[in-house]
Amino acid sequence: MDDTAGEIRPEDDGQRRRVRADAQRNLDALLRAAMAVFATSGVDAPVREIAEKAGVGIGTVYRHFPQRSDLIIAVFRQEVDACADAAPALAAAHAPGEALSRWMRRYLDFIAAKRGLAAALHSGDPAYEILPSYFQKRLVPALQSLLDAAAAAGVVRAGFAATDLLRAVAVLAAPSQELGPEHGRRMVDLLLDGLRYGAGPSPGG
Amino acid sequence: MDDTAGEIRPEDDGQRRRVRADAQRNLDALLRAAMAVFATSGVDAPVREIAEKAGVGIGTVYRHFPQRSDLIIAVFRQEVDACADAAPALAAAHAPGEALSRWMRRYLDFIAAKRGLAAALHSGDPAYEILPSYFQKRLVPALQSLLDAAAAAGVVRAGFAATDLLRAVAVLAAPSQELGPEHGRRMVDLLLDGLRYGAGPSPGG
DNA sequence: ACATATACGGAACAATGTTCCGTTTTTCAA
DNA sequence: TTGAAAAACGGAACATTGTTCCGTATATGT
Repeated sequence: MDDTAGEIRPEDDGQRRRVRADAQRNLDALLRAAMAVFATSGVDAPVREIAEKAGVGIGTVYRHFPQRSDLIIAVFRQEVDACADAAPALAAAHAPGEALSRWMRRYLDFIAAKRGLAAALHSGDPAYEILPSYFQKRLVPALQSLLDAAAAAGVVRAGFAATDLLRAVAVLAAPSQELGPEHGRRMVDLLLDGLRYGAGPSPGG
Repeated sequence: MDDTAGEIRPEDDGQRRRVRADAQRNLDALLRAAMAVFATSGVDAPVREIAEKAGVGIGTVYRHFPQRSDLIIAVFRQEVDACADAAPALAAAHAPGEALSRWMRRYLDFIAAKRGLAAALHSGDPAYEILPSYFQKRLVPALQSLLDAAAAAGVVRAGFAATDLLRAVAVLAAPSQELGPEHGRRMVDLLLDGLRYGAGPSPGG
């Protein structure tokens, strides 16, 4: 059993073994299950519940995500990516002004859904410290491109920082939990109107 | 409700036995210990740690606070009370405008310190649902009295709702965690300047 | 001083995050 | 195709922490 090296081992820096198919399958199942469970039971849902829903053992969960927070982070990043990727898609399908407001609505939904996660984010757990920077890294460019396009088209004024807009919406979404879902939408629309105000030659024509 | 006639038992509505001295002592010790532990380790600190710091057994903690959240709530209410009670004290010691801005600073400190608690508040646990109303019930009148006095003195404009101001500061305090403690202070000062703007005959003289 | 209500302390229980390791499955080369 | 090793799996076992229970200790009032 001592495998006395006949020839060195086939690892070196050449490509190692492929990722096992079952491992990949379980990883996908876990992410899907976690997303569903977090959405219904919140981010405090037991790991066992996610494992069961994914049809895998607990050990498998911890093989892929050494800590519970790693699973949360993975889901979060995935949803941030989805939101960011929506920007170019909307830009391709709509006029600049329409694309901008649709994306803002999309972003608002994301923020509202991530309510429970926000609590974890601010829990002080250092595991989550990387999330805000990822959030910014992905979403700021996404929004900025929409803003620039809208400004170039003359439907909003230029010079407004995407960062500030993202933060403002995130903050505004918080009270909308208690004040009804309409509140957040109205506030976002108001912000957009504010941007439109100083835009082209005149608001009315 | 008639609860049987006569005076069978010595309870009725006459005062029952005095609260035992040790019970009161332990209650006080627990509140003090909890406040200290929450401040250093956050609201997720283990109950055992608080019990130890207070010098009592775990059973005693649960006698006074049947659930962990009850202890958190008790500490929260106590600190809300302290903040609310600061209003009349400041009003007595300072001119209306000065009292107002000092209290706002005091309130900002309270909000900033209660960061971890805010996460628990929005965790969805129904145990905490009563806190926002208590918060409003105590702090809105406290701030309103300061606002009214300042408006009467002509140093701020009238008609601004205390509720909105409280909410705005609470929301503004959140980003100040990352942007440094100065940020929150500046934002509050800005809000107050906003109030002063439409106040008397003119800002400058 | 004594009887009793009250409160205390901590062992025991339950839920949940995490680790460990024997077993199973996949991959790769002969 | 076959066999061995690498990789992954599953879940029992462990650690931590909220909560319950109950025998013991103590304050209160007569």
